[in-house]
Amino acid sequence: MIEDNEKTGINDIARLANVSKATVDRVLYNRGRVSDETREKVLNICKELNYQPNILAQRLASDKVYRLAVLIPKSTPDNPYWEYPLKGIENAEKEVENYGIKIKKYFYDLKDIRSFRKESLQVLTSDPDGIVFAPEFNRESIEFSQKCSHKKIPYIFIDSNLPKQNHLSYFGQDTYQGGYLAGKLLSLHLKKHSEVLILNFANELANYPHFMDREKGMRDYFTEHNYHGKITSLNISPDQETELKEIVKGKLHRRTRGLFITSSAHKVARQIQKTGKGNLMILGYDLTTPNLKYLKNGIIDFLICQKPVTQGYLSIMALFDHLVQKKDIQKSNFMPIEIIAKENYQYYLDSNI
Amino acid sequence: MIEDNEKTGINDIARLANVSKATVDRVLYNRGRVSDETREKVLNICKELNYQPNILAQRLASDKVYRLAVLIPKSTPDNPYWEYPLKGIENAEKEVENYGIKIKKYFYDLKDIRSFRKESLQVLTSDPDGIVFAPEFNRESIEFSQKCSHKKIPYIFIDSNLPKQNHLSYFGQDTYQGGYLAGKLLSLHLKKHSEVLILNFANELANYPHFMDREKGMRDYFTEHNYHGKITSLNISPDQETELKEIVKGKLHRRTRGLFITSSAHKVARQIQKTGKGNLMILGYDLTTPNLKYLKNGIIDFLICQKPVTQGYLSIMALFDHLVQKKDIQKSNFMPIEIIAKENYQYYLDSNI
DNA sequence: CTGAAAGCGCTTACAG
DNA sequence: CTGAAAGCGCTTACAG
Repeated sequence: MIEDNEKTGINDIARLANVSKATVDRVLYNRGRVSDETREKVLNICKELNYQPNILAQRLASDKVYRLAVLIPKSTPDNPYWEYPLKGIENAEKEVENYGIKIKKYFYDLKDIRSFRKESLQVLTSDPDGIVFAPEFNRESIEFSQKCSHKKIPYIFIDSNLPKQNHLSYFGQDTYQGGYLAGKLLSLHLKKHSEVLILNFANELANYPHFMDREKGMRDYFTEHNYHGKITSLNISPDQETELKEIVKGKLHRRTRGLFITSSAHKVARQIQKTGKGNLMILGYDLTTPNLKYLKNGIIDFLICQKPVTQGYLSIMALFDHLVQKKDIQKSNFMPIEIIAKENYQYYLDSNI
Repeated sequence: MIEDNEKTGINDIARLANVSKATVDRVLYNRGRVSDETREKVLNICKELNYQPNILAQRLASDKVYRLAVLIPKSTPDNPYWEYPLKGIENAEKEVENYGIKIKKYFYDLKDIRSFRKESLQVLTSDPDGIVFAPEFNRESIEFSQKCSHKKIPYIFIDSNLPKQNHLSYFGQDTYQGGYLAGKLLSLHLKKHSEVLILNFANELANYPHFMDREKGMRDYFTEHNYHGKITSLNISPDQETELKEIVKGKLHRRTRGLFITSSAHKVARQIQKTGKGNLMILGYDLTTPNLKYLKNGIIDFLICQKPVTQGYLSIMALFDHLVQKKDIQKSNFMPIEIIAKENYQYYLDSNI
């Protein structure tokens, strides 16, 4: 192995192959017409010298602009979760804008399937070079995926996965395993005959499969660890939310020591705070601003969190790597399942979330 | 706000200021002699148009190479921890090598202070443009820091902090808070009169302050939460390690329900596995390969982990941002304190660790 | 104190 | 099928 004295560039290749730079370029990127003979020769020399194009020079010289589209739910005061992936996307945007990447964002309403139809159509007609999208509405998302495939636009799923599609990659959570881990945490606090209440907010229909996976994860944990206490599930629909207080109170018994909310927990926490939490351990999801308040004051014991900012960031970077750097992208990318408590939330507040 | 139709470049500035590109360059980077008048003019125009240099072009045109030095402990089979920061450093290296960054690594032995002296001298004589180093030996590290300051070489602390130095930045853990969090986890398992055993391995003298901070964190947690069970500390020195089994056995009582090892737990876990762990909750540090084995088989309940790979990665990127991009660097960067269990370790095994 | 020119390693019309 | 030349947005001697 010789010291790589001065990296080999396209000029070296051209000289050694007795051709011009333009020809080397044509061979390398399959543009234009080159004789098989020169083709061979150039490729061999590239391989021999382990030629790696200088990506800086490449991007500088090329006037090609890559246009990416992002299609995700809009964040709401009620559920600010989607702020975080968006933040990650914007962080990535800053990093790649010098490389000729332009990103256009489209937002849909989780409670309104028509908004998804409308926005996804917009995306399609804008004809982008790559797409990051959250496939929360199952049937419509599959349709959309297939249209993307058909137009040969690479697309990446974020937050939710549709396993049988032809997506480039998935960045998100393992919902089942998150619930399973929540089971472990809860089990530390339970006694032999304690009861557990699992609460699902059914108002965001699109998210419902997530909630079910989480519940199943927790129930499986208990089953596998021979826990025989009573476990109750409660599905709260939108029109019941105003009566949350009565509903929850009615379901919490003397023996209930565990409360698992399969999504954002702050609404419940607010009610519990009024009545006092007693011996209850409360688990919820996602380190959003409203949840944080109740984590800080001790009503919520743990939040499970799956790096929403990182999901957004990595999705964009994956498209960048794929389109610009021609790198191979890993298809499945599960985020770490983070356990956040009053004692460690401080270090999850910045861009690391 | 006008659409930023075609980013403004140095050519636009030059034209508008009625000077040459070279002069703009001189103004921007304080090289050479420029009249105050033109200086003013150029700066104003830059500000007005919000000129942002194209870093790609900058790096491509410049033949300046930045040489960085890394000085960290070498990883050992006994304690492979330092593999992980090194991995992060190498990840960063790949990302910045196209930008003319060269990294040279120096390793010292945590059990041999002379090796630190020797290697740090090497670093200094190589006269790098920036340094990342782990200041594990207190006195020697302060000396070294001061020499760096004197030579005007920016340096970044990784893993440990020396608060009063003139370092550019710190990337690492909050050891105290990690112990505090471990206290919370343990408390979920303790009963009123349970006992807790805290184990410190004193064989790596350089790490001892870390261990003490962790112990203090845990003890403070218990104090603040009115826990009155007995807490015992045990410091094990190198020559006692072979008798680990007897020592630990002698200290574990019927009432002991918590065992906190302030560093790598696998050696203890191996002994406990032989005798059976009973009702013990065992907490240790760092998701290293030997620890993982005992996390998987249930001997270790939780590992506290502070993103060693990320520490290494971000340290290098910070020097890059500082030297090449002239960005401001945040001085204190604490990593998230991660709680890792059998149920979520899977997603911490790749580069995210 | 200032500018013209060459060059960094590529891509991209254009001409043949 | 192939090459010469211009250009991407900067930096860097060199000359004055």
